[in-house]
Amino acid sequence: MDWAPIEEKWRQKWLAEKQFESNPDSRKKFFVTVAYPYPNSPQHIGHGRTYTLADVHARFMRMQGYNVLFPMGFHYTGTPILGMARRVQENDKDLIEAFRTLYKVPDEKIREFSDPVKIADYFHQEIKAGMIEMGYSIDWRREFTTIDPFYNKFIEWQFKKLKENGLVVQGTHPVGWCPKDQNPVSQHDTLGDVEPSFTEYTIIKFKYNNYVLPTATLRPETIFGVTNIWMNPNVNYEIAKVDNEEWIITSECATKLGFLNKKVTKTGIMPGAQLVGKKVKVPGRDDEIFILPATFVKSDNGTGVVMSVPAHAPFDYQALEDLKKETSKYANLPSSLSEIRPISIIETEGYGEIPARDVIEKLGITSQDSPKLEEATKELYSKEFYGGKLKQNTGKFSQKSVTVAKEEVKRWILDSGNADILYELNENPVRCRCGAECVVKLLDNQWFLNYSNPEWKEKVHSWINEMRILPEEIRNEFNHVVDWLKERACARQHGLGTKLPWDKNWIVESLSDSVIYMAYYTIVKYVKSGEIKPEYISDSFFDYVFLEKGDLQKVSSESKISPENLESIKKEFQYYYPVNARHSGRDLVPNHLTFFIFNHLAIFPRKYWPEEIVVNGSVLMDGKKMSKSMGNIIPLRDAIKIHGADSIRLAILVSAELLQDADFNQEAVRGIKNKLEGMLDEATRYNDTKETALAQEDRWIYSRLQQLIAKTTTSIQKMRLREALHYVLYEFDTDLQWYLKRIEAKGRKDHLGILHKVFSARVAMMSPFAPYVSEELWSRLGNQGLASESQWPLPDEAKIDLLALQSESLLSRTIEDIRNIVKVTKMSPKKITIYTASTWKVRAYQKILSTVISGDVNIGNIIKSLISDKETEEIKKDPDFVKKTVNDILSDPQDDRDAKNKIGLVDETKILSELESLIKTEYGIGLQVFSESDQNKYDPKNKAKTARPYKPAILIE
RNA sequence: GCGGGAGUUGCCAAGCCUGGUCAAAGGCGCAGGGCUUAGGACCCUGUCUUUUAGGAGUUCGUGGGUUCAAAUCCCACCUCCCGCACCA
Repeated sequence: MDWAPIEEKWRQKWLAEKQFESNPDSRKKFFVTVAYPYPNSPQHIGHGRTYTLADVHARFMRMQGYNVLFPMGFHYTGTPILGMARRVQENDKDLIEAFRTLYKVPDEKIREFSDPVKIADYFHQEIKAGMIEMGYSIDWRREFTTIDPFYNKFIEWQFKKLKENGLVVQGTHPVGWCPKDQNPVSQHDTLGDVEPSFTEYTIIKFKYNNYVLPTATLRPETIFGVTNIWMNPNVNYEIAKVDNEEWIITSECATKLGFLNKKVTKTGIMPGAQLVGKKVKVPGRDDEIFILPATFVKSDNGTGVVMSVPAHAPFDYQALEDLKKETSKYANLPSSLSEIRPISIIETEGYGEIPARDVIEKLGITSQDSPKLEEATKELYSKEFYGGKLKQNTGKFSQKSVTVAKEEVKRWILDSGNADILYELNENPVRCRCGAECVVKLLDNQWFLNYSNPEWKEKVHSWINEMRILPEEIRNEFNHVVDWLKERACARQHGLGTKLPWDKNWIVESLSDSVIYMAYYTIVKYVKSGEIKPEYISDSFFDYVFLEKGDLQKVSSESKISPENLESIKKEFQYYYPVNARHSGRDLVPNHLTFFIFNHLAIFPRKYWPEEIVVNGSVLMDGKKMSKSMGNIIPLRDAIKIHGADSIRLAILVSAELLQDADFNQEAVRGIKNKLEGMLDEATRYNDTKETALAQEDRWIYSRLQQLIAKTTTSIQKMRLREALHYVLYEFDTDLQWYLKRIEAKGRKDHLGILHKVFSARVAMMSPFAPYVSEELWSRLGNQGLASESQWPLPDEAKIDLLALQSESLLSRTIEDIRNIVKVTKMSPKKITIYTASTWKVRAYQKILSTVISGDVNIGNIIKSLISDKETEEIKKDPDFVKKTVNDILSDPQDDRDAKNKIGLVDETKILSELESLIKTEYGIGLQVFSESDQNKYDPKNKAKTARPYKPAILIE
């Protein structure tokens, strides 16, 4: 079936009605937003999830009578698009091929892609078209991009506010860096998508004459166990002036230091071999140690100078042992070499005096070139770090745990001026996409948002605990994010975006210019309509509109907006703010969503803080993660062409609850499509005829409908959309089937009006989920207006007929029992007789029921109280009845128990006579119903006595 | 390592907060039947084991515990997934 014409038809209708365009009016408002997309590729099915959830939310609230605003913008800010443009300039074959085949971008467009804005513009329109096709009920008059002049003004205002509040700070920060691009690199900027992670090393300065021999170490606390220095005799070291000291280091190290803001000037060469046998002074310790040769020292790692702690470092221990055995290999070795002993400074459970030796022996290592030394080092490091304690010979650090001492010793040497910090990439080499080898650079004068600020954190914590967060499980995660959040760089030197107002060399970073823009949606339409002219806008405008600060006349003349217009702009903001619900994928919890809260709290007064966050999981494709390499990314617009928008919406929503990953698979979509087609057929069968007197089954289906409406409404309110869909789409089918079975058995023809009502309510409830097909169904049913504009069905308590509900359930359960018996006995029934329980049992049942409802399930107690009552003393004859009845009651849902208690005594014999038509249809035979207490009953097998209330005895012959 | 989450009957996936509705929804798959020229469409029935009377038995990662009663509460363990920053 071709959905496109149907979708197009209703899309035009919606457009004509302008029903998604929201303006302030007297109704209550509902402002729902989603994180806007970054237009560097077309969107795929996975992107559709969050938007679809938000759209359902918007459509639901609209039907509930709210004035709903659901806007959309486009986030141009950022570096990836810039990187893509550069690769196009460089004629990158892979990327251009991806544009052509994967994204199906026309060639003439690709040629324009050397301009990053063209890339963003292209995918912007692509994504927008997809959103419209998906039926999202967005107010497109409020669309914008983050490089629009007015948006720039807005972000400038935001940053000045943050700065005024002391939340923007300046500092120095190490980053992965491409020396060629002069820009920080992150994972997606590198070849092979390697994360350019790095580790901080402590440099400890040993003195040799006037030279500094800097050793880089991860374990500064082991300074107390140093016995010698290692240098590679085969390496030519550089003598370099580093700031005001003469350092001896490898040339690689000199380069690295340059990026760490050291002034490095190379002044000479010093062969490693020449230093062997010389003595150096140990900082903080009043003695000297030898420089010894070791080939395991690599010139590209650290400084090329290594401090040796043989007691705790397996490499050092092994190298020392090796050297003692081959003294003849090197010249200038000190004669006292053989007297050098490891100095043990850490005690750790499970290791002896010299832990390094223990590990080496355990792993059977015999040479410093053994690859197992890495493993040995790792093991010992971890054991000592988590379990080790410093010994007496470490002075004031004695008895401290290694975890603590490491930091304290580092601090102590740094403070004495004998240490420094070096950053080293964990994986070497990391290459930028441009091909250059990356380094670690210390960026100074970098701007940060101070998310460490304790008062700010505290405020955010308390709001997180107050606001609505769905699903509830994720609330903890937010609180933890707030805890570990530190200063965050908020500006970078390249990319699209807004310049930092007080330092035009910097551009506001993309996760910082996207935190309060929801406020911008409320007023942006006035730029398009011409009331706001960005060039006249300054901070006073935003102060006035958002914070109600300043003088109307003054702001009006400054901004060249008439006072009346300015007032209505302000009113519009005040009408829509705060955000009532923000939807997003869970990947944004540790960044965007948390920043969103932080920044709102920093800038806006409490009444404008966001009320609710709804977080959803991602989408899998046939159970697998979507990825380019797997080739299982389906562009959303392609999918719409194949399956139709509604089927995709339903498939994504019905497969998983909020936080779970939703699996999009072909079978599920096919099933949904069939279902929808079936409904389209069905809709033409019913018409809105007059209602005749209602039979029991009619009252029953109406009761079930009220329950369905109530359940569905509650589920949507909790954003349990999967559950809601489930009720509307599937669970109610079971009821309809039963109803039709009853109608058919009775040969009725007057039920179409009833089904019309039921079906119409169902279609209305489907409308937020599957808007197109719902409109089509709505019109085929002959209903007036649009489904999406109809009122959300209200459950009518008065239409819930408890007796009808219990009666029908008794019928279906009895039929079920009969089927069971037939199945087990494999007989073909000739005659069926049913016996209902005698009066004393019914009375006993009522008593037991109310006892159980009151919470007492003790069989003994119940029997005692029943016996003591004349009405039920017959229980003595059948004590087993109590146990069985209690079980019957316990296996009823709570609601049914209450209902049965409420309706009291029922005439089962009368109810069960309704079975006759059903039995006739199913087995083609007759049915007799007797009461157990009927003297003249037909009961050849003596079955009647097993009857219980709501559990009649059955005889099949 | 730190933090978050998950393990359910062939697959996917509800249930767990608030214990009895749970042999455990639903979808998919599979089997039988109906409809049909035919069908990948639709409808009905079944789908842990067992049972010639609607019953019984054993199951919800593993092992304990609490309780009249545990998929659900508590403890320990095993396994898996995700995030950890200058990046949208």
